[in-house]
Amino acid sequence: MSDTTIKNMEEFAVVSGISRPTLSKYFNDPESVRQSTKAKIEAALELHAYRPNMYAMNQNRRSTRNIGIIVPFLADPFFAEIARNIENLVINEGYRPILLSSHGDPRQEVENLISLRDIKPAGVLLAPLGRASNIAEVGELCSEFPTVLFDCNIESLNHAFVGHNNTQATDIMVDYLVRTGEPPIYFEMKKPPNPNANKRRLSYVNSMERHGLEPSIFSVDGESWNFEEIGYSRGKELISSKGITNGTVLFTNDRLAIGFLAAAYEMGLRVGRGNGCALRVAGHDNHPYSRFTCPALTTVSHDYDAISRTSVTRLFDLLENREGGHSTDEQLFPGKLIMRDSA
Amino acid sequence: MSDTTIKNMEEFAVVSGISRPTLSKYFNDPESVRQSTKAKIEAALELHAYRPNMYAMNQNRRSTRNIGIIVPFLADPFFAEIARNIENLVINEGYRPILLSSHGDPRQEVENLISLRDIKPAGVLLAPLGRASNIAEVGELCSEFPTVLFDCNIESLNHAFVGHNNTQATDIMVDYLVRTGEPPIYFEMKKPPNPNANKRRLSYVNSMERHGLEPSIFSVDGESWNFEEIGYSRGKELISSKGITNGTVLFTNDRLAIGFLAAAYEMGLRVGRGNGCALRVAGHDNHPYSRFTCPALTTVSHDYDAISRTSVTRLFDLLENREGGHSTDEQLFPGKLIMRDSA
DNA sequence: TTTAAAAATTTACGCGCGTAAGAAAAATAG
DNA sequence: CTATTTTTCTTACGCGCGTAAATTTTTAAA
Repeated sequence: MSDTTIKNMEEFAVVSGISRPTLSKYFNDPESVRQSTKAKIEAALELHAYRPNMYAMNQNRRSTRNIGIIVPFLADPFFAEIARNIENLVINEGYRPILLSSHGDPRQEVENLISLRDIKPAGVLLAPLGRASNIAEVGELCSEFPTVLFDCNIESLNHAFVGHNNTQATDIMVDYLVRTGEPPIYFEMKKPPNPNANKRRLSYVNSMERHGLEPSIFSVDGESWNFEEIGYSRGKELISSKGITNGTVLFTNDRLAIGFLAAAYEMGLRVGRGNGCALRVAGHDNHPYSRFTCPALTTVSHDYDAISRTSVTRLFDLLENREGGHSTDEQLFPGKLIMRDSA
Repeated sequence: MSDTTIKNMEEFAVVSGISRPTLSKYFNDPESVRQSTKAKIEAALELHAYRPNMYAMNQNRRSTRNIGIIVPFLADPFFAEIARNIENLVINEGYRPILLSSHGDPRQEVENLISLRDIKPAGVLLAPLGRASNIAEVGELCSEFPTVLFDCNIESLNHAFVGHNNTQATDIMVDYLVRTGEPPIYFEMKKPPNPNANKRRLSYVNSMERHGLEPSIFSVDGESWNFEEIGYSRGKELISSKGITNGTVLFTNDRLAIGFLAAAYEMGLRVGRGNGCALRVAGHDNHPYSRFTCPALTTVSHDYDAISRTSVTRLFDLLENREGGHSTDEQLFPGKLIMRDSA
């Protein structure tokens, strides 16, 4: 590392002996220049530590190398994990991920949608809030930038989507529960923030009817993203007032189930499928914490890896204009039953 | 919204009837122009939806309005919550937060430190990984940009820091545990990623000795950030091979305790302070999920609000004030005992 | 109303880099 | 070795906005 400070590409051109336009080409794509000049440039970089000014670069470029990533709720480890996967994949493609969280707030989501335009993203990966999303704003974003929706579709937009097969996943869970014990009643939020919940409820009903069983749904109040708290407090009510102390309860998602398990434990209700357990509990999502509940939570896992990988792949297909006609396809990956001790 | 598309500030100057330099001033600080012109500009904005090009803006500015935020592990809800708080505070100051996670990986942290320079942040809020951090790189960042460290200090840098008083917090927990039952043994990782753990161990030892009691420490292997997994698997060993089936266990942090509680439950060990409970368990951090463990986890809470608020305040003091002399102070906030059912 | 202060306008330059076009140089093919 | 292709160099302009200086207009003070 030399003592001279390189202020701009012009100066770096002098010390490296390479003309500025060629340097510009190199920084745009190191493979686009001859091997020998690439070597010369990189040798000079070792000595003089220079990085092109990002703002000047992106000002006049056809396309930046920024990828916007918006998730509905980053404090949910579920989304944190997905975001991490996607970030890594984006970096490996040589792009810069810009991660934004809507923190469960529709106004924040609109804010994110707007402020994303400032960075002129080459592409966007968007997991919408769902029911509370501003569909018009999301639609505008989709038409303005190459965008792939994931996790939660907005079907009226008929846009490229990659996600979890909620119907199939709920189905295998109901099948499993019916096959191995008491048929499940269904625990959900009356107004779930996420429309995936609707698919899951519908699938529960269909699946039960296919088994010739009567669906039974317990819909609780609560609109926030504090699912554990809702599962806990409404769960206590379910246990005490409704007297649910045996049978099987299937939850819309793991976080509700986690809250419920805390309630059940506190009320001395033994959950599980072993001897002396009256109540079985199952979730959905294979939440990172579902392994560590008491008892460990039986659930259905998303194919996290396929979903994040495919989302990124499809976005880069869009970017490179090889969208093979299936750009508005909805692409679903099947869930996988995760059997643990709770059901 | 008109049909004419405004491409740049020049065009917006024409349609708004305000000169471009004045517009520039307005977008830099809306309050810096006369009320009447502010009103005119905002009326024009209603009609013509224009936003200045971010890259052109930041290219020539003395300082951008970007604030870099780096956390060690965003998939940990603990950091996700703090990041959310800080993001909101930064936005309220009219700045743009850029959130980066090191994903528990020191190389990623260095990557973040480097790529942060690209955005020329006005200031940085950094929660280092800890033991694995590249001190030299962090130090360079600190000297290059106004920076406030939080959560985890790197003392050799002697830099502005805001965090949790681990010593005091551990102390009140040990006091409480000693006062109300069996004195605690201490469960920790042999090589904790975070140096706060060292402070906590030291405080445990001192506190025990002050009570005239023999400290007893159980140090387990494991270097990753999968604390729950470590608490679970090493916890099983602790219970079976060491025969810890009664007494009190104090954990370095809640996530280890969460894993341990799962192990205890699985092995039929009843945890709590009620009748028929042999083993008490306590954590540290007041992790968002500690309310929902079985039983609910007794722990020590950080003063989340004060820490995030003070971190941001001190950063903006640095930015505007030219530091009030106390720029290298270490500022600690006391922990608060959270009594729940586990101890 | 006169006068001083504050704010907006005009003019003009520069930031660091993208990018285009033609000339020159280097690598490859024949 | 010459002819052709590929790559680099030189030159030049523009992006959208920050910012400075001098001038004019507006507002507030006397």
